[in-house]
Amino acid sequence: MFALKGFKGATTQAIADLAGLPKANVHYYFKTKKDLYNAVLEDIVVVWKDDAEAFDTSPNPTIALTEYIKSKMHHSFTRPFGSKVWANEILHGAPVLGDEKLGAFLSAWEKRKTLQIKRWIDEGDILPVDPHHLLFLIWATTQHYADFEHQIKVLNGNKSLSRAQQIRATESVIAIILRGIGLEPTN
Amino acid sequence: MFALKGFKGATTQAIADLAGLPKANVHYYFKTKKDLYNAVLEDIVVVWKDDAEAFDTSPNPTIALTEYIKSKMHHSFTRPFGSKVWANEILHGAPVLGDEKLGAFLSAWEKRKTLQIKRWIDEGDILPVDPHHLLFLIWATTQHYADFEHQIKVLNGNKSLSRAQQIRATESVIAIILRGIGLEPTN
DNA sequence: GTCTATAACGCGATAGAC
DNA sequence: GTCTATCGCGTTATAGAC
Repeated sequence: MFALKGFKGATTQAIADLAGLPKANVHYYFKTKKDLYNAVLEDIVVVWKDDAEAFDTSPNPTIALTEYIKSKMHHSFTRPFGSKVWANEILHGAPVLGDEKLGAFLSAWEKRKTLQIKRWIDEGDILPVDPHHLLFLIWATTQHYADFEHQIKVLNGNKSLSRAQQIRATESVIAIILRGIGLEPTN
Repeated sequence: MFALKGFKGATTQAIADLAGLPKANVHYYFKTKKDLYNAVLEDIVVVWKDDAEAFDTSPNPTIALTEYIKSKMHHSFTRPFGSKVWANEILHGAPVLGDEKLGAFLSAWEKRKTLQIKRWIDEGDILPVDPHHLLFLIWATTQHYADFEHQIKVLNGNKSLSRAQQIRATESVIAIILRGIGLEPTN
């Protein structure tokens, strides 16, 4: 409901209906609407941390980035709601999450990734690009398939992307980004 | 206010305060809150149509894409609110704009661009990428700097990107995307 | 734990004087 | 055109029986 309607737009009544409960029971489990929303945000952050795995475990940048983009795209198609709630929260300046929590989550996590990218650059594995902007481009593009799902659907003749189209999208994104930093996509 | 708070979250009182008017006057100029919101959306669409200019007027894909990305990035930095309102509207399934208006706006406009990209591919100017996904990647990345402005700011030590950083961002994005489709960025 | 009923309040929109 | 005052409704949250 938060993904569909935003924080204010998602009424506790609608949330309760969706859960098949009387409205009062929602307030029994979560004292306030904000508490519930915070719980949803926490949930998303947990899922996203896993996607970063590939970055630290893969032997070379081609595999690392291919796998990272693949899993981000996969989550965009299978769990678009989380991405949407996150996008909505950031769009409005993280009013509920707050800057400290947002900063704590992002900084540590981003630093590890930019360092890995710098290592690849120093070793001559990829072209010298600004690591931050490479990451932003990957996040933006992969999450676009979740956040702008509706726009993509409309452009696709009002049909959600088929499984085959999802694969093609993933391959297209991987190909452009890898070539963009001087790597050749595998197969 | 719509960019900051969403449709429901932006109260007419807050809008009126921002405009320095009593609330009733807002209703004098715009009968309903929805009417005002629609006017805002119309405004954004007009701005965006101009950015597409480069696509039809440039002599080759390198210039066309460089100029297109440049103007999209420029608008993301100078007018982030429009992009945010649009993102918010799409995120929630275009409830106010409606699917017909959204489709009408997007389809005609996207078709022209994909045809141009196909022409470049057919003439061997760029690598054979799926035109739709190339466009999505460009939109997603350039608009990310507007829509996720807050996240970028937090990652930048709570400072908005300086003019120099904006230029570096634009150059980085252009370099990755052009190389991604087999073009060499100029200078 | 689950539910009905309702309190308390903020919202969009309007009435009507100026 | 501009403003104050207010209506009517939908909202979050709670009280209290079961």
